[in-house]
Amino acid sequence: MKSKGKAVKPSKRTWSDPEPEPEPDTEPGSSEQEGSEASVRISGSWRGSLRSADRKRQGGAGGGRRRRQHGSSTKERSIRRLESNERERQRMHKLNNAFQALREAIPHVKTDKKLSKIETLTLAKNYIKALTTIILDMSGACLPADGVPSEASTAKLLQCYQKHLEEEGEEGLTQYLTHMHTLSQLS
DNA sequence: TAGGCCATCTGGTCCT
DNA sequence: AGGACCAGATGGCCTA
Repeated sequence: MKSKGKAVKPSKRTWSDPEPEPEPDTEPGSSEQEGSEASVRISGSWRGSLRSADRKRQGGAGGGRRRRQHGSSTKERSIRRLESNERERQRMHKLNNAFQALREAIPHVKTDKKLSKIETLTLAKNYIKALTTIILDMSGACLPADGVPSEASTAKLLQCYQKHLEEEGEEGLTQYLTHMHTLSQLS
C-alpha cells in the first residue's frame, strides 16, 4: 500500500504491555494481536520513565502536573488510547492529503522523487511570493526588497483581488492569475 | 553505514 | 469530558 513500503511498526512496547500493573482480568494484548492493517496495529513506545524525567512543556505551568485520569480501569484507558491513536492517524492522513494537494498545486520540476514536506512548504512559499510580486507589479505597486508585503502593498493586493472577484468570480480570478503569469514570463 | 524522511504512538495542553 | 492539536520519541525504509 504505502508507496515506500512503510511497513507497520511491529516494534515498540505497547501501551497495554503487561508490565505496569497487575492486571486482574483481560488479556493485555488481545486487541493488538491481529491488526489487519497499520491502523489496527497497536504498538507504541512506552516511555513512561523517560518522559517523566524530561517532561515536555513542563515550562508551561508548573512542573508537577498531574496526569489526567480518564477511565479508571486499565482496560478503559487502553481503549481510549487506541481510539486516540486512530484519530491521530486519521488526522495525519488528512494532513498528508493536504500536502499532496499542495504538491500538485505548485509548479515544480518534475522528478521521480516526490517533494518532501519541507520542500513542498518552501516551494509553496516561494510560489506565493512570486505570484504576489507579479500581481503587485501589474497593478502598479511593488513588493519591498525583503519580500514581505508592506501594509500598502497588501492593501493593493487585496483591492485587486476583490475587484476581480467581483467582476469575474473565482474562475475569472484564476484565469487572471494565469494570464498575469504568462505576461510576466513573456516580458 | 549514516542521514534524511516518514508513520506511528504517546501524553500534555487547548478548545468546544 | 472528550476531541483536536502539538511535539517528542522511536524505529523502518531508502539513498548516497
